[in-house]
Amino acid sequence: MRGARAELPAAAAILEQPAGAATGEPSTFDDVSGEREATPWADLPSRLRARGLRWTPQRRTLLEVLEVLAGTTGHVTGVELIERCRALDPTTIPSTVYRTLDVLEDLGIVRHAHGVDGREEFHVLPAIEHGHLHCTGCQGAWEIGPDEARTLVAAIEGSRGFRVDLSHLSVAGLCADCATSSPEVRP
Amino acid sequence: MRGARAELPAAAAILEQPAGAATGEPSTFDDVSGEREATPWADLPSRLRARGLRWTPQRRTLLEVLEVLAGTTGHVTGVELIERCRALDPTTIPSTVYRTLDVLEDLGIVRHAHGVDGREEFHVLPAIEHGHLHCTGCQGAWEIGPDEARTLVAAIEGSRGFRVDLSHLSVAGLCADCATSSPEVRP
DNA sequence: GATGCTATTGCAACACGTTGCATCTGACAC
DNA sequence: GTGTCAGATGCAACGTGTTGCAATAGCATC
Repeated sequence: MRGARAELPAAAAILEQPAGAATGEPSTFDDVSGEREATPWADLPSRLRARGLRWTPQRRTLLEVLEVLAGTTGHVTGVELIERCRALDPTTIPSTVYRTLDVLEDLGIVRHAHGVDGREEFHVLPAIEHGHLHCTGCQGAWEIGPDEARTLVAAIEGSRGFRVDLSHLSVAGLCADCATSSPEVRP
Repeated sequence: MRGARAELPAAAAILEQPAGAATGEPSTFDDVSGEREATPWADLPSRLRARGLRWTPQRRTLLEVLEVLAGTTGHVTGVELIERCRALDPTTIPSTVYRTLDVLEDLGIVRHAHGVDGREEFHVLPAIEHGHLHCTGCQGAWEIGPDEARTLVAAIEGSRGFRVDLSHLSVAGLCADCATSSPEVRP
């Protein structure tokens, strides 16, 4: 009932990041020159300070992990994030990671949803806001693209003015293949 | 961030069920005369035995709780179910309840979904299959009725043949009232 | 009613995530 | 450079749910 664990294709890559990333020196994340506006976290340290929050080594570690993930699927569970942080800093504490994720969500750097199994899934921004489809047959997962999302959101918003948080949407069911091979699973 | 705990309006009522419900005698659930087809669990003992499964006191306790809930909202968390079972039988063990719920889900007696906070929510059947809307502002919850559901399901099924499991669908967002009072929460 | 098989239970340990609290430290003021 | 203080960390305990395993007990059979 569990066990459909996504592989970690970039796991090794984390340890091969540009030199200096894991040292105590200021990393590229401290670069607030304005030339790195391509990433939403380029000016994160100053954004934190502007809110009276702080830029700590633990937060830098998590941000480095998230930067790598933004280049891949952009979807990870809390446990995966902790493991990846531990690869960079073995002293990483789970509660610190989860608390930092809360802060980053406030800042719009990440969003979280709950997968079909109830576990948290984090999405690294920037990405088009999207929901997810999870097949309970083959454990596959797909994104709900903008077109489908529009119809879906309109269906709910139109009738009662409910504003859907698309990034938190996980739809369970059977994909076309699984539905075909077991046509009467849910009569 | 948590704490929007639904009250348990029927908690006391559980202990006031019809006489015989909590005794060791065969309850109404053992009645397979065919005259109680109104409830899907009237013949549960024999349905279990037909599958090589067993009818135990622990399962009877849970079924009695579910029978009460079917008359109310039909939505409960795992913890609430355990508490209600303990009201009938203080020796109730959580793992037994969860395992029994798995069995009952296989039999179609209950369905489960995950709320916006990731916790499990169980729905007692029979009920029209429906999804849920959760407002992250006021913590309110509403059901997605058949009309909305049809449009929504069609939006997903139409484009790629994905068969939506509506009863597992929880949509987070802001209700009309909350959306109005905080118009720019998610720009 | 007695017997045997095996589904089920109770328990303990585990997994993921949250929370309370004492301690530490980033960052601002001087 | 030093002092100050609120935000952040580390740790332990907790909450909800799952899993492995030995012991128990339904229930089919005789």
